[in-house]
Amino acid sequence: MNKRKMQAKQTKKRIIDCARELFVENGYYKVTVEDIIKKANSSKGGFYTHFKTKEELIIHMVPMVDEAYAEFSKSNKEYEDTIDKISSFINYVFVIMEKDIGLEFISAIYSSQIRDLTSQSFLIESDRMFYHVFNDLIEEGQRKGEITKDLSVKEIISIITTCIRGVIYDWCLQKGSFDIVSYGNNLISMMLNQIKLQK
Amino acid sequence: MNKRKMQAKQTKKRIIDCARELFVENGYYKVTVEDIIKKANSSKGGFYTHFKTKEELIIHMVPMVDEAYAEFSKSNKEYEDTIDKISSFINYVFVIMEKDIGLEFISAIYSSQIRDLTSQSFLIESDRMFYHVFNDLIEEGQRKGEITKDLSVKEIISIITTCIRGVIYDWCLQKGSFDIVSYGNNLISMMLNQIKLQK
DNA sequence: ATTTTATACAGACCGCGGTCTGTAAAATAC
DNA sequence: GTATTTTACAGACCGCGGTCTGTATAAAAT
Repeated sequence: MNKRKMQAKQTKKRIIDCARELFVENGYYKVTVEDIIKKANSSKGGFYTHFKTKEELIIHMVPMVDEAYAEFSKSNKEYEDTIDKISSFINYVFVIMEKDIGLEFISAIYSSQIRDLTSQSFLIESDRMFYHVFNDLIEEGQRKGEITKDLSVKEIISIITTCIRGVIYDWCLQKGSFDIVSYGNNLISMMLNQIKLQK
Repeated sequence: MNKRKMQAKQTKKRIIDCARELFVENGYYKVTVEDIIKKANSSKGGFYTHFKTKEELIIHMVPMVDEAYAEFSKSNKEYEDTIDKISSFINYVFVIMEKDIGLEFISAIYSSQIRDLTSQSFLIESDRMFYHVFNDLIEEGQRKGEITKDLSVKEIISIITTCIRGVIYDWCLQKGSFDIVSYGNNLISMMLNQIKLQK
C-alpha cells in the first residue's frame, strides 16, 4: 500500500470517527455533511469520494455487529438443544439492537434500506454472517432430528429473518415503546415451535 | 361550509389528484413538489397549507384501503372457521399491497414512517380498521373455542400485525422479487397454527 | 530524469424540500 | 355599511444533500 492510499484510508477513518461522535451527540438527522467534514478537516469532494451518500455512513457506524455475531455463535455452547441455541442467538440479536445500535440508528438504517428501488440493500448483504450462523444451526437441528425437514434450510431462514425484521420494524414504528427483547423472543419462540420436532 | 373552505378543499383535492397522476407516471421520488403545484396551478404556500410534508401526500394516495377492508370483512362469509376467515382477510391485505398499492408506494410509505423519531406514524393510526376487523374475528374465535385464550386479543393482534409488516418490509427490501401473497400466506398460516385450537 | 496519467481532495454550484413574509379577499364584529 | 380579523394562497428565500470542475501531487511510464 502506497502513500496515497494510506492517506485516503486515514481520511475515510477520520470522517467515520467524527461522524460517529456527532451522530451520537446530536442524532443522525441533525448532523449535516457540512458539520462532519468541518470536524474532520475535509471537504465535500473528500467526503463523496469515500461515500456515495450520507446514508452510507450509517453502515460504517455498526461495523462490529458481524464480528459480534460470529463471536457469539462460537461461544454459544450453553444449550444442548438446537432450538435453544437459535433462540439464544436471536435473543442476542435483539439485545444488540437495543443496547449497542439503538433506536435512532436502527430507524435510520431500516428506513434508508427501502427508500426507493435504487437504494442499496446492504441489510441483505450484511445478513451473510447472520445466514451462516443460522445455516449451520438449522442444518445441525435437522440432522439431529430436532427441526422439521418439511421446509428447506433456506425457507426456514427466510421465515425467521422476516419475523426478526418485523419485530425490529415495529419497534421503530412504535418509537421503542415496548421491550424489543422480550416481545421479540416471545414472537420468535412461537415461530420456532412450528419448526420444532418433538423427540 | 362557506366559500373559503370549499375552494380550499377543491385546491387540496386538485393537488392530490395531480400528484397521483404524476406519481403513477414517474414514480414518487422523481416528481418534485414544484411539478405538482405547477400541474395543479397552485404554489408552495398553497401546498404547505394543506400538507405538512411531501410524504404526507402518500397517505392520501391510498385512501380507499380502509374502506376496502371494511367492505371485505363484511362480505367475508365464505368460511365457517374463524382462522380461515382471518387467513382470507390477511390474504386480501397482501393482494391489495401487490395489486392496488404497488411496491414503490409501499416502500416509500414504510420508509417514511420510521425515518426519524418525529415522523408521524399514520400506519399505526390507519391500522384502526385493521384492528377492528381483527378484534372482532379473534373475539369470535375465542368464544367459539377455535383460538387460544392463553393470549389476549391485543397480544394476538400485535403478533399478527408484526408478522404482516415483516413480510411487507422484506418484500420492499427484496424489491418485490418474491410473491408476497403466497409467501405471506404461508408465513401467517404458520403463526396462526400457534394460536389455533384443535376441536 | 522527464513526461504522462491517475486520484484524493477542494470548493463553487445546483436542485429540491421546506420556511417565511406578504397580500387579497372572505368572514366576522360592530 | 364600515372596520377588523382571518385564511388560502403566492412566491422569494434558505439549508442541506449531492454533483461538477479544477488542481496539486503521487504513481507510473518512458
